Amino acid sequence: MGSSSRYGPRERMVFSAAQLIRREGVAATGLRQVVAHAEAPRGSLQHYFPGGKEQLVNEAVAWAARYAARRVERFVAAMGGSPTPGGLFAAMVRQWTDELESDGTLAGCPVAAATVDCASADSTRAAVAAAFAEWTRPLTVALTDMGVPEPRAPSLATLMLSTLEGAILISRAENSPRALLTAATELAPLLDAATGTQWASGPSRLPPDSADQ
Amino acid sequence: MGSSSRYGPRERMVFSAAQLIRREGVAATGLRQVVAHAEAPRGSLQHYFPGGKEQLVNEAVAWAARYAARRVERFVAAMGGSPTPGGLFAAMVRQWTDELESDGTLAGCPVAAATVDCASADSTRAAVAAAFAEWTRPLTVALTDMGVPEPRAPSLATLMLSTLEGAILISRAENSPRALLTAATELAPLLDAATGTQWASGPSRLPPDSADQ
DNA sequence: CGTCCCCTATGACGCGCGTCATAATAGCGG
DNA sequence: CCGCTATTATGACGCGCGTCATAGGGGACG
Repeated sequence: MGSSSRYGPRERMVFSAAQLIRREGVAATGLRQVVAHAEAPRGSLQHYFPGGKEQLVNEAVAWAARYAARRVERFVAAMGGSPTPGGLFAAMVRQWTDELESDGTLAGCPVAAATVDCASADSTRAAVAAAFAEWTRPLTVALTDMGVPEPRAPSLATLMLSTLEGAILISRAENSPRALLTAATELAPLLDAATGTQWASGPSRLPPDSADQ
Repeated sequence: MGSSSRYGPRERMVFSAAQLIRREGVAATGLRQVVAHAEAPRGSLQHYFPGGKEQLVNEAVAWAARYAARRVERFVAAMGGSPTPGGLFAAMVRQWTDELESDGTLAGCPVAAATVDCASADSTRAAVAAAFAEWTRPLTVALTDMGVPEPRAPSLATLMLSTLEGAILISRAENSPRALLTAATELAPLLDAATGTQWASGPSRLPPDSADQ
């Protein structure tokens, strides 16, 4: 489509790899399949990714990390006036529940897929670790800006990521937003309670009616 | 281990499948490899698992779920005197940090691996969903027994599982217990705060007007 | 002793994979 | 127009996979 004009074959292949990996896993994603999905010439694989599949996977993971990090920054920017940690987490969760609702199914996170399928490949494991670090960075910054004390912010960022990844997994298995919604509902108070003394307790403006079960 | 005398080939294959799957993923685990690891006769595969690899994977997932559920019950029983939700979660986390410390590496959860690799196979997705349900059940019971109000217990159980699964993933990627320890540290207070006292207005839903795109 | 039936053995089949070798083509500065 | 490099085309190779077909053993029981 239009993407083939804006982006070169190389980028399209990385993008397609990430998409296919998150749907089917790394091992189940063939290189020929990536080429087809990207509408890229097969010869370009060898040319742009002399490191073979491993290189392509690593770059797909890195791409996903950049995407996720930017997404976090955009969430924060879009929250405007009075951003809260719980609100940020809810926005992150909503990205996934929205996908489930519109697509009828939930594809996973490519970083998680690479972790599960390639944990024994050192280079990919390193790429995945770097991805989580890159994803955590803007989260930590955002939490700090929202008033979370310095030593606590990185921990909460990691907690947010852990809970999100796990909830994605469970929601995917159940083909239901339940786990994601529950995660957001239950974690938000804790996150908001960690901000400075100002608006410590009391999600005042949030609508009622819990989402679980 | 003298497992080959205590258990029959069938059980050994299911057990081995779970072990290999959690290390390498479903797709990367070959049936011949399972047979070798289980020291089982190859012909038994066809005989005991006429449904092929899919059946074996599903049974491995079910086996893992039973194991995890029993483990939770044992944790609760072993906590004796004054069990707390945070303590239970810490015990669950410790199971994984211990493995990382003793083995030097962290294999994943077979249920998570099956989710990532087989989400498009309906029967396996169902098996995985059932696994999470079976895992959640004793957790919910334990939380209720510890004084978590009825409506909240299932939600917290799901939150615990989500956070645990995600933290396993990140710890595996980083080859470090950091994420697991952080999850335990940060989540325990929230879990313990839920005993006895009911939240005044109940947990709140996702905020309106969020920040996506 | 024969005869089931459960279990096991073994080899082949077809497929798709990742990778490589080898060219053909295109675009562009000289 | 000439080369040179970047890019693409194409086909083959070997491998391991999941699956199947077919047959061999080996107790239990009549």
